[in-house]
Amino acid sequence: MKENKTWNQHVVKKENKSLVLEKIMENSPISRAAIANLTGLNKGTVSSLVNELLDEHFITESGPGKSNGGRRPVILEFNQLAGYSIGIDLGVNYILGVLTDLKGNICHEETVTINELNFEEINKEIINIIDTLTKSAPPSAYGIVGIGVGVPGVVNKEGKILLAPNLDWRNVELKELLEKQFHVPVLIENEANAGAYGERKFGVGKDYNNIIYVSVGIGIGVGLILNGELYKGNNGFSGEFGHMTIELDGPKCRCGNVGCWELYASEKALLENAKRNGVKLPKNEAISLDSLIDLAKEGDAATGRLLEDIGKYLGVGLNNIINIFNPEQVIIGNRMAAAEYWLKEPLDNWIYDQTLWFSQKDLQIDFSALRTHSTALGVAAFSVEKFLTNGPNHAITVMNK
Amino acid sequence: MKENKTWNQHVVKKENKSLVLEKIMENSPISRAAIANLTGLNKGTVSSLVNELLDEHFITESGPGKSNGGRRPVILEFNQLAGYSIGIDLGVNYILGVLTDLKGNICHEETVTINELNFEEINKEIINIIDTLTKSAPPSAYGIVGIGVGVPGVVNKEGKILLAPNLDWRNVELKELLEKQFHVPVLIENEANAGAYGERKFGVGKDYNNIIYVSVGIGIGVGLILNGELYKGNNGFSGEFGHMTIELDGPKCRCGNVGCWELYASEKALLENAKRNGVKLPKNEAISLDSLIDLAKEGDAATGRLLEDIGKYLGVGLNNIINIFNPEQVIIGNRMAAAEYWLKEPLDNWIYDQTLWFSQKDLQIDFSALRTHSTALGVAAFSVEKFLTNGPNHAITVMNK
DNA sequence: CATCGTTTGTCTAGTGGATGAACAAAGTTT
DNA sequence: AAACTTTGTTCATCCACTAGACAAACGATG
Repeated sequence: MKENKTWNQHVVKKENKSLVLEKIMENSPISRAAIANLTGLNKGTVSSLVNELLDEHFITESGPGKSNGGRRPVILEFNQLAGYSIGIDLGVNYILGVLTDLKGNICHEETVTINELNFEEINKEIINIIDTLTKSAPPSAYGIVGIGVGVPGVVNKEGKILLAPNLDWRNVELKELLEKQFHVPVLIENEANAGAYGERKFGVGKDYNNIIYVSVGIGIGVGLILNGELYKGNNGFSGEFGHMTIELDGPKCRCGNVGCWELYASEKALLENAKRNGVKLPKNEAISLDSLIDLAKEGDAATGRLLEDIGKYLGVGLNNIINIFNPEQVIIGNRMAAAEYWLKEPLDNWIYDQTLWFSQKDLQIDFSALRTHSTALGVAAFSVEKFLTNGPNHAITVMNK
Repeated sequence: MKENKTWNQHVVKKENKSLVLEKIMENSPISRAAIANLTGLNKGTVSSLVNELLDEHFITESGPGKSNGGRRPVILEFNQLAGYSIGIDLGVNYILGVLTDLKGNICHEETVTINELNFEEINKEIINIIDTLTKSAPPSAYGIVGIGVGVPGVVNKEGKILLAPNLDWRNVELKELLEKQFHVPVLIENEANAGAYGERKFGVGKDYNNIIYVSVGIGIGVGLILNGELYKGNNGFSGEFGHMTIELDGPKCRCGNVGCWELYASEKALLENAKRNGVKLPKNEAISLDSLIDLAKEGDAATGRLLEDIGKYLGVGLNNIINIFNPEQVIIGNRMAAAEYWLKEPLDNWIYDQTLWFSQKDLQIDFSALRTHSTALGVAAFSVEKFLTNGPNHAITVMNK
């Protein structure tokens, strides 16, 4: 069965209403007249759509604005408090949960560090966090509009977690579990995809349409924004860049391949290199990303060089990606972004030396602005968008299909 | 300035008309009633749209069909002879030109081998070919609806050839030149992109929506079909996969990078390996792809092994691409596809051994069906599609913008 | 302060396209 | 021959957008 979008006036209205709401979100405070100008829609059309949006509590009137030589406009604002969204970032050794309003502002935040990778335990913790966040949400028109979860692994289009190697999970139906528990739409997404979306919406990626977001943690994941949209592969599990070969004669990887990027440029690689080099930490501290960064900060040159090596190898893989995608922007995110100071120069240098000239034109390389929050904010925003496009009057959407 | 698509009934009609035409193209012979069923549009709506399409000569009625228990349906067919399209494949040592009808059937074909890479000469040849093809087109309602040219290089979104290394061209405005000469819409596209489109439309890629087309000639180019659409990077020059690093300590490439894929798996690589190994051809024939394949066919094991090596290295690069994109299908095309017999096994083996299991699921690896014609057919089809969507009544499209 | 021009937002009549139902034409089945 | 089906057209109706009239609210000007 092919999807035939048959076009009729219902679709037109829904689409125009979305357009109006979008303009209000992007440009508020704004008047009806300004929206008409901006969209090209007729004043009357805008007026009627705006009134419907008011009835549905998606926007509010906030009194008269400044006159531009005539009658004073009525200012419209997006009602970001019409509902709340929950975003969960499921890391390998932590869970971060945020409650955001419809505009992505964080209202509450919960973090738990986890030791047991046991699914039962983690599931309990997740439910706990969601419970706490739900209770912390102020009363609103629509309540919790959705829950999003970012996981470090492969998720199919139906939201099933096929494989999360670092958690040792396979075929987990987290979505159904949470939906049964909380009775709101739940959405599961790969951690890197969510991070890419988060940075594009709220972080350094705001002004770009073709973004490569590289999530460098224990492993390496990549989220792709192509033509302004998140690209997922055939079955929803693209972005396994971590296992791209960058050295033909390299060591064997756990994945079966050889010379994988992840073996050279991830947090795991850094830790192993540090151990091999016999890095000594003060007070017998355990070797970790944070402790190594601290050591480098204190002036330990050898550790600095370890970090710089990571930067160079990041550049090697990035060079491939840039030549492939010719993106506008590359964002380095997740935990390793904290080492920006040591990574940036060797990374930039490698790319400057190796990348094709025409791919370097208009290429921006940035480090994450949201740091550890990109993923949680990203999945929360996913839920919001899903809610706003499908709408509370979901019946209509179904009817018109 | 952002593009605001404001939706009104004009758009609805245009979109529905396109939908109806599309269904006729895909499913002809077909009746009005069947279209209504297929699209979900009302019988009356279909009837009126079909009548307009008849007036515009895009379709024809071909008499009554077989009854299914009631009045006999009137059979509609796409009028593939309403106009003709010209596709030019500009290779490094040849020019291939085809004249196709609106359905992509080849009506005429012209090939010229070129020795001089001088732009003036090539330009003259191209104009000659187009002239010949134009004259060979039968009379029709719309005549030549467009000219497409596929070039082995980087083309920006405005159709300017920024760089064609193997032709030694830079910043060539071929599009304007041809448009002034022939007064029809001209469109310039990268050879690999066009090939990908050609294979998806007419070749082995018909049934897939996420395709990686690898054009292996003197260099390596790649065309990406993602979610059913051709993906081009930020400035329209993605797909420079040929310069993806697959060996960190590899030799230096002309592009400035090291260990580029192209140095291991292209036609050029094959020829150089053959020279280095001192391959001796009968009758002092010059070393070329064709002559090497002939030699291998005659049972020369050493030459066969050279070809198999190419297959393996193709696998190395493909492995990266597959892990990145998780495509449904990979197509090996262009001249090297002629060596399918020797390439297939080592290529398949490498991928079977190295690629992540979940990326191998539902992955199809094929060799081009159109062989040397993918690019020419692809660009010709581009022109047709542009013509059919913008329509002959281009004024309307402009009006509604 | 009165008048004029301007801006904002609402209202109404009109337009265009999709829809559903009625209907005629042309079949098949019983 | 009668009953039922399928096909394609016609027509009244619905619905969303548009244009333009209009009133309300405001600044500028004399």
